[in-house]
Amino acid sequence: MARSYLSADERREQILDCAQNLFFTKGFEATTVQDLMVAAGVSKGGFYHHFAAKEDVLEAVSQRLAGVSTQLIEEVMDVPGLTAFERLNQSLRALRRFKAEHAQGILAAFAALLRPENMTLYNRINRVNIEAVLPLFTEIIAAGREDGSFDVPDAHLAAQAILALGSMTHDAVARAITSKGTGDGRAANAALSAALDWQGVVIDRILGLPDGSIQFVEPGFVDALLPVED
Amino acid sequence: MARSYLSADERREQILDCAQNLFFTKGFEATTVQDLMVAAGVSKGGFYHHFAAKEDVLEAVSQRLAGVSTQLIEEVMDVPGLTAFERLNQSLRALRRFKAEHAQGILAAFAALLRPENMTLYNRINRVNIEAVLPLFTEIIAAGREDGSFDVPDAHLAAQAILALGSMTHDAVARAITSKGTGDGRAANAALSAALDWQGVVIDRILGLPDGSIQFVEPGFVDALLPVED
DNA sequence: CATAAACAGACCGACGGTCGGTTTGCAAGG
DNA sequence: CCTTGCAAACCGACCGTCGGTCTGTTTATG
Repeated sequence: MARSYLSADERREQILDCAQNLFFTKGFEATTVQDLMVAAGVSKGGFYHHFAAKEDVLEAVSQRLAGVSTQLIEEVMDVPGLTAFERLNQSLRALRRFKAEHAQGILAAFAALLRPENMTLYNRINRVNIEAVLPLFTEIIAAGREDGSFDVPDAHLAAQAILALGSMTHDAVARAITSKGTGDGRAANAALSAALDWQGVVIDRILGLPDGSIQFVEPGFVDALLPVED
Repeated sequence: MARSYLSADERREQILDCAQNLFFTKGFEATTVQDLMVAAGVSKGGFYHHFAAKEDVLEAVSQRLAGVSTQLIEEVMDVPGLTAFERLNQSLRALRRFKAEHAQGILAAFAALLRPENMTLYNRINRVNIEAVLPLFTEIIAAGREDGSFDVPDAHLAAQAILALGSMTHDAVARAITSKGTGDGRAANAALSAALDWQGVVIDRILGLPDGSIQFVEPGFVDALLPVED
């Protein structure tokens, strides 16, 4: 068979691309090493030359995805002269804007991740993402704690609390996504909006800010991401 | 071979007992159906007569464990004439006391669950537990919302937020457990205590209560559960 | 004594992973 | 510019094991 020789980095990235697609489509367990080989156009030996185990591919995909979040936040960190509150708000906005700009991809990813057979994939991605974002959030909150704008005893613990809230809105997200096409899309969107607003309020309260300080979502965000067709 | 005939319920429970042990010891993926068969003293045919798939055993184990939590809370629900605040506090206390009373078993379980190869087991148990506890917490918070003692827009969302905090202290728990035997057990215990205190404060703030209202842990709880040997 | 539930165990396809061998790019020596 | 050597990239047959199936046997029960 005609071999195509790629550099290690290129091949690795290519396998990761295919893996990400397959994992999101079929789930991690349901995706066979054979599937990965075929999709990447590489043999079994070739595959195991780049990855020691199937599990390593999952880890690498998770890391790559987490890198997107960290990069967005780090850009905000590099802006000089911001208060901690502004930095936190802009970080959240950056994440939000990224989601809005890649709406269809994000939606497909969420729809796949929330399927029950994809729980391992979801949990792994979530865990790695939190690990990656935690130090950045800790840094922001530590600054706000020191200048007195955030009322928290420990920045690291506060960041953990805020990031733990991520799993709070999954029900609402799942319902909003699965309701597409059915009649109650509008109600599901409203419920999701309410859940996200509440998540913002919870962040406020954790940091000791008045309700509504943090702009976790702007009005119309959900409807823009998940348009309700009439 | 001499067969031992048990009723369906007995055999099921027995397999579940063995499975729980093995899952906590070796992890879910690492435990083979063969392991379960041998441990329960049943053949493959016998095993698959009671469970359609290995996955079903995991689900059943998770449900059984979640039942412990719900039962403890439901006992508090049955006490008449309590305010919502008292009911929430007593529910947390009941869960705490159960942990203290079964300290060694709980510790072993946590130590096992926090091992990286047991993430699927952990996530599954956690998910099922949250699903089981959520309606009870929602009911309590709804009562407190209506009598004005809790300042939350929606009881269900508030309950989700509080339950989502569970994953907030895992780092500290893991460190406290793994530090047993090493020199820094005292520091790890102190860190865990601080994390749990903070979790209590976060619950207060989510519900719009003054810091320190909810007694999430009493002083000395951690040291009682994880004694530091000198 | 018949019927169904409980159980046995040989068997299967597929999966993750290994291994000895082959092909390619590339740099150094003539 | 052409060998030649070598490591990295790649191949694909092969292996042990796993989850699950199926046919048949044994036991309880009415």
